[in-house]
Amino acid sequence: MLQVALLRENPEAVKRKLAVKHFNQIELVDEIIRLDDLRKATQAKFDEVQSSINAASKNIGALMGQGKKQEAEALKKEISELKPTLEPIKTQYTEIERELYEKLVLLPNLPQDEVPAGKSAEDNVVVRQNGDIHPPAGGNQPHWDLIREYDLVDFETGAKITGRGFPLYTGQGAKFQRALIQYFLDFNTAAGYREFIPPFMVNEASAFATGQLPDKEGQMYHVTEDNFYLIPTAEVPVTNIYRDTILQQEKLPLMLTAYSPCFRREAGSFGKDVRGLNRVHQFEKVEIIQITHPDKSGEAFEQMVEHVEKLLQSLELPYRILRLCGGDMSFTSAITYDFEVYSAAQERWLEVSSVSNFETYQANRLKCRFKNDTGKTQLVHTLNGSSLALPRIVAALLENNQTPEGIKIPKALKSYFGKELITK
RNA sequence: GGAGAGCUGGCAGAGUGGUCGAAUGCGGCGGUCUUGAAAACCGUUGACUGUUACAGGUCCGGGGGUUCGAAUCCCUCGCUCUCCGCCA
Repeated sequence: MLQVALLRENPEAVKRKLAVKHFNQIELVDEIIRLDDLRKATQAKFDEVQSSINAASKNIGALMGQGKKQEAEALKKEISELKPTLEPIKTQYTEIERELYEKLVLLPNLPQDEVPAGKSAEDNVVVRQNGDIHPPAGGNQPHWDLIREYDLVDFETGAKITGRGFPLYTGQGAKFQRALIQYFLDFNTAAGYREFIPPFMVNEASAFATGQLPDKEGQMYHVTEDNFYLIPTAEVPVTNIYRDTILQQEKLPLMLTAYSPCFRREAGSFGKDVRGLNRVHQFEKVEIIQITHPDKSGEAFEQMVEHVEKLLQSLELPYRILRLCGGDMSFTSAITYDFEVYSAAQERWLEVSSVSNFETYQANRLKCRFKNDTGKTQLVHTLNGSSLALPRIVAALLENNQTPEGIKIPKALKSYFGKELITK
């Protein structure tokens, strides 16, 4: 959520930036400022009355001590006249605050200057592309056929146990998952990220703080009995480690990584997009997160992009990096780069990672702050990215590396998987 | 699931109706002393809101109540710990 102070400082600049995101309720900016004025005025009124009540109450204490009962009674009467005037002001204040808040959470994060103004996925800008895109040497079967051929995932039994989109990984398929997770985590910790295994369900406050609630309520699985949500990404529990905290400046940046299963309802999806591993309700992902000084988040962003890029290079997959345009970026992000790998048999790009800088947008809800040089508390910047989401990486690895002898395993994974080929 | 005890500032821990945003200790910061450091001593040190700056207001797990006045009393929810039960 944006800070009201930012809107007050330069409302016109805020409006211009909101336009880049194709946000169509620009008038909210002025409404919010108006409500904030009203809020301040109402608080001033409230404080004034409360102040005289407090003063009178203090006097009563002193008078009682001196045995001046009559004077104390007079003050009590005075208070009893003031009090009824306080109630409506308080009610009004609460109402204004609620309205202000409701409007404020409707505003998306402001895009950085480099974000292209486009509207949809077609307007994203390719930043870099690397690796050969050519038909696979040893055949061009899509991964869902290869999965069947090599007995790696049993979708039917997964569907029997739970439902569609809950894959049952089997044999070499299961081991391959484990190898990838292990490799990604090692790759991240070697770069200085601290490893966590977080809870896989979160409470309402956590889901709210990272922005899943209220906007994306329908996309999460909800355990109503306990009012917990199954995490859609490790970002939620891991970022919430630092909810309601004031960090020491010297501890920044915090670099965090975690593996978790991710649960997404993905309501309404169908067609070839959901075929095989392209889109599932439960999948494995390793996430990286940085919490930085506001002046350092740009640098951290570049570093994370480079980190994910190196990881993709080590898997020897053709990839490209996209700078998302304003219209395609998530609500909470100030800048996002998507990473896609080429799926040779499907002949399409599959998104496997997304690195975003949220600046203070998440931190403001999280109330994650630090003490700056002048001793003032200030919001941190938060960033995150996947490194990486497994299903589509697996799909691309299977399709790109199919040979008549089996599926070739990239060198980097050999020691994790234990052999060079996935065989029948 | 049952019984009991607790939840106070960065941490530990006092405070059971007024002078308490809160003793004390540790930690942090500044200083004195010292060639330098340690020790010792002195000072300082919560968050939010508000103001040009003061002032003022709110916050002692969350919410509600009693009272002129609540960290303190009552209700309720959450969490933590101990014991019992169940259990990977």
